[in-house]
Amino acid sequence: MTRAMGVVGGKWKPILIFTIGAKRVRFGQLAHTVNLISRKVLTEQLKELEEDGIVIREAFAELPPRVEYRLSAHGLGLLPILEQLCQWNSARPPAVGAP
Amino acid sequence: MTRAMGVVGGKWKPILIFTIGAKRVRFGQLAHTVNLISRKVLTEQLKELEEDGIVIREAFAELPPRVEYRLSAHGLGLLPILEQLCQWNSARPPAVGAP
DNA sequence: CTGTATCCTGTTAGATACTG
DNA sequence: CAGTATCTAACAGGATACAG
Repeated sequence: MTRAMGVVGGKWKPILIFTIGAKRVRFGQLAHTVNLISRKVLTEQLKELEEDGIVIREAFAELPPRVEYRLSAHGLGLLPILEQLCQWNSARPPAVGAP
Repeated sequence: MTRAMGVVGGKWKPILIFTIGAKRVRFGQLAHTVNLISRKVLTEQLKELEEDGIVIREAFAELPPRVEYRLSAHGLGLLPILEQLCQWNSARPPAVGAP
């Protein structure tokens, strides 16, 4: 459990997983879509997701360079769970101290 | 999404939610079952979970004092999702750099 | 028994500039 | 275009002692 949270628990990881979804997405697209993340952090999180077998990184030896990210089969299995988490959250009652 | 992760994303929150489950659990039971958490952090996390409407805190004016925690209806809705996350994690492939 | 109050540390992420 | 390097700030969490 703790480990599962570590895998998806970074500040940006769930957002990145959603953004990649079932598509192939380039580094620049991610940086643009998730426009508040710094490139340094984006690189770090993607590297961790790759090490955890969630995303697959594919680099093309072109000019200009192109790198595509996509979810692995294991990573795709996460999508419906995160969607449920989203739905659960949107149905949540207002916070106690909310204005 | 970011908000949902904030709600369940603490280091101990998912574990606490699981530990409470469908029961009423006393503070000391939680501290004992999750025996690596400090009381300070336990108090903090429970307070946040309470503010987010996940757990309900009930204090009894007895000696010695007794405080029971249980999941709200909203909190109970989280259990199956966390269970799925657990199952997903236990089916995960070995890490790339694993020994 | 159930917390608070301090103090301290490691981790995480953001800003900025530079590279192949 | 897709990163790295470096520095800094903020925060979460732990150790310990004390309180109602």
